[in-house]
Amino acid sequence: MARYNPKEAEPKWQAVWQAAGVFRAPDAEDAAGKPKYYALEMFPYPSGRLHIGHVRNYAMGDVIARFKRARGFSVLHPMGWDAFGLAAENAAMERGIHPKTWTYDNIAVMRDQLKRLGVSIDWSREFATCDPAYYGRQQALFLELYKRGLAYRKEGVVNWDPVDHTVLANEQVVDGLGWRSGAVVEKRRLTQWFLRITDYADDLIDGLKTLDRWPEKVRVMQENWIGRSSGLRLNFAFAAGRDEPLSVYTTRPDTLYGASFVAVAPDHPLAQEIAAKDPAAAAFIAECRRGGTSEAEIEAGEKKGYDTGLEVIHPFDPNWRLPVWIANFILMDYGTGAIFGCPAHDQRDLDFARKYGLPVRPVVLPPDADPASFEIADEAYVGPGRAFNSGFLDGLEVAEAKAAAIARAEADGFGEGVTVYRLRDWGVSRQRYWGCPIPIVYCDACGPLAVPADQLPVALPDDVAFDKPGNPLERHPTWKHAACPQCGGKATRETDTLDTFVDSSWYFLRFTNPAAARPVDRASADYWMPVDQYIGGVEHAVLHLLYARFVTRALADDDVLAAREPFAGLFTQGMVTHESYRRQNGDWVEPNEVEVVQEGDTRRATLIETGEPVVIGDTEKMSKSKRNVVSPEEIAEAYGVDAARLFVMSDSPPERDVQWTTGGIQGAWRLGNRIWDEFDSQPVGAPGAAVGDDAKAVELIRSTHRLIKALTEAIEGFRFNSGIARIYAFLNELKGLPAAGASPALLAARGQALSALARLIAPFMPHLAEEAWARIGGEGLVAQAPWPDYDPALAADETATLAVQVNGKRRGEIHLPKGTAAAEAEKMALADAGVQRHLDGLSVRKVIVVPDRIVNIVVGPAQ
RNA sequence: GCGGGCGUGGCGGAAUCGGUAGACGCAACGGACUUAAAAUCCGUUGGGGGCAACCCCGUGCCGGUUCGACCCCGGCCGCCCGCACCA
Repeated sequence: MARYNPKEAEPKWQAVWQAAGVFRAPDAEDAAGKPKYYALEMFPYPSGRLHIGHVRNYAMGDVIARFKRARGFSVLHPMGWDAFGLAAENAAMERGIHPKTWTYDNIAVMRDQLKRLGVSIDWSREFATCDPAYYGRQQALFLELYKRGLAYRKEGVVNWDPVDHTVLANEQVVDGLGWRSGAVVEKRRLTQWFLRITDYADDLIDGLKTLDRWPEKVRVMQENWIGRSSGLRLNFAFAAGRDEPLSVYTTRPDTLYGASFVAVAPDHPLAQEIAAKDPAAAAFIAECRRGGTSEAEIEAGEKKGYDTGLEVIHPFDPNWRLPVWIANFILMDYGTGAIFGCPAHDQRDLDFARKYGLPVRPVVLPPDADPASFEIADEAYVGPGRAFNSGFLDGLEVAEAKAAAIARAEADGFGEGVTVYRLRDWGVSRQRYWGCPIPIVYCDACGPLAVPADQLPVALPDDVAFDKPGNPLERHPTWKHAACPQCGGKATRETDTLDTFVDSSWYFLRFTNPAAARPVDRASADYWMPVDQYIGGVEHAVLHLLYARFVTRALADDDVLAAREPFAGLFTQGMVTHESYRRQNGDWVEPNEVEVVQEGDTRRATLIETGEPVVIGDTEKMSKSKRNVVSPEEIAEAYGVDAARLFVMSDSPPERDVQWTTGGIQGAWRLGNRIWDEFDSQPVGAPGAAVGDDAKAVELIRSTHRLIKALTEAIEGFRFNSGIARIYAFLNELKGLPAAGASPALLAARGQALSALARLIAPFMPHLAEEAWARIGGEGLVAQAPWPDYDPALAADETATLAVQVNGKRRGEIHLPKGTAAAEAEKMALADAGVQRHLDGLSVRKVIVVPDRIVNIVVGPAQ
């Protein structure tokens, strides 16, 4: 018996697959009419090497792709590189390597690693976003959006990352820090390019309802991010001194009679104007700014305000005056940057009112409360109820009162019902070199102009220097000088490049026909889109996935393709984690330097070299700093890639984190060997041979059909771990069968079982599966073999095992043919010896029979 | 604070229609093979009691619905993730 040798088998079969072109997806025109399946994993950033997390991600996608191929779909499973980005420039600055060299070198390494994983990719469609052929088309798409007014330029306050020397989108600022650098983000005024994603706010929210194969969590996150609310925008006229009214936004117009002040954000133009003349106001605003975003959460939101001395008139009562404050808790970039405060029904307003002695006037009466005695203490009342103390609104429910207040505001001309979003337009300008140049030139005479189509791509120059921070394109001696496409005069190129999230917001469309002259070939996109199954990390729940949905919609509206949603199914897979270990002095040590032993219920670790005790730390995401990383190469070297692929999918549900353990990968390796042993050690009958009525053989056939059913359902339901468990169980069953001297019937059954088994393991362990398939003389490649069918009749059990309960406690079990009638089951159950013992001296009140499942005998004291 | 998810053996996890809780794997223990070890194979393994047949307890906690609840309902506790002064 020869042991399965992955080091020989893996390269061998990979070469065979490549030579046969088995993973080539057909062109759309050749495949038209055939059912298609587009399986896609989020393409990687070429950071240098593949990590175990990539292995899990691509192995999952590969299971789906191989499974669907076997099920007869024409499958598109492509791969590319999200290749622009800052790491390349940092490498250039730190090590003097050109970003292009660094990027393409990394791609070469990672491509090789991916190929060694045996992932069933159509490599003929590969591209990198830093290929001029790709980003040139992206420039064409950008100009299309520009022409339609969806890309525009505006001066505004932007998030500036002082470490990366670039602007960040709102989505890229996390807790006031840059998402990559972790630096405290500053506010700067700059002229920037924006994509008008807010035009699609409603559409993007409404579209979420159609995404029934997306995780609820991601849909909710996107909905919250877009943050739609409806309410009233209304104008407060000033009592004196100013002509222009103050515009505020509220979602609670029903509480207008509870207003006790009006407040504006420190950045509000009114506040700025006051500060110019009032040093105390200026000092207050400066204090608010110092607080800033980062400190806000530490301080847990203490309310501070400055009374401007101005007053506005209440819209429902000309004699009612409200003071105007500047308050630190008002945000300039939401609504109008100004509010009216109703302390009784808003907690922030209440805190503020209590601090500054402003009136608290309840105007919503909770159900069952007494209007004469209802008071607000430390907690604002935000629940349902009826308006009171509210003039014409009295007696109305909250929702009715809102509508009535809006109607009055509109009738009297001081306000209107509006919908407001948290979502801002997408700022896409980045002051970096290694990105897609924005294809615009600025002419002193003609203004900003699109670069003509025949001059695309606007290619990045190679001769750039990274000796100082900032954008090398800005400093380049010649690159930015261009002729004006309109007047031919001197013009200057835009030196900003596009946010790399633009690159990843349409790459899945390009895969459908990566050679097309136009950015997206309509027929190809219409055949393959939408992506049927997209797989990646949940960290992209809002950024990438929202941008991609927006861009797809924008292109669909421009008749570039039919699909409005890019990803029909989304799966967010968990991370690969590992225990971490620290020495007594606090230094992290690598897993392979540590020996862990189990002592009763506790585990202890020691450093192998010195025997010193080691502290077992948390199980967390693999990271270099914690030194809890295992490298895919070393694992593949020791166990083969099939074992590695199998393990990352076998130990936990795919959406959950999986904990990498030495024992676990060894278990996966053992499974491979046991499977091979079944194929290698014994003769098998031809799969077509008759099985007859040999009991063991029949039972094996039944088990095989049950296994096919279980695996089919497990893969379709993304329950890979459960599916793999069934393979283990099936193998245990095979092991239990007599090996030597088996009957011809059993040999025939084994032949059928192994033929199915080879095909069932193929998505998970494709190399071993080919070797096994060849061993039993399977036709062609298992990668091209059809998925086995199961016979539902055979997959179902012949006999049912029914538990028999007495008063809900299990007291015995009976075996009956499937479908045995309830009366018969009841008779059998009552006759069971174990059951009889528990009926002694009691009388049967009732018997519940669920056919093929359970019999429950309800008893009581003897009459 | 708001939203989403999750609590099952020593560990990862099964049980997705309300019907035998703990499949499968890991770890551990016992045994076979071996001069020995590794590898492999066989067996045991939720807790407690009993020589045994068996019995009792058990899915975070408290209560409810039901013949029957890990599953449904109400109320707590804990953990993870996302958003967070969004008017």
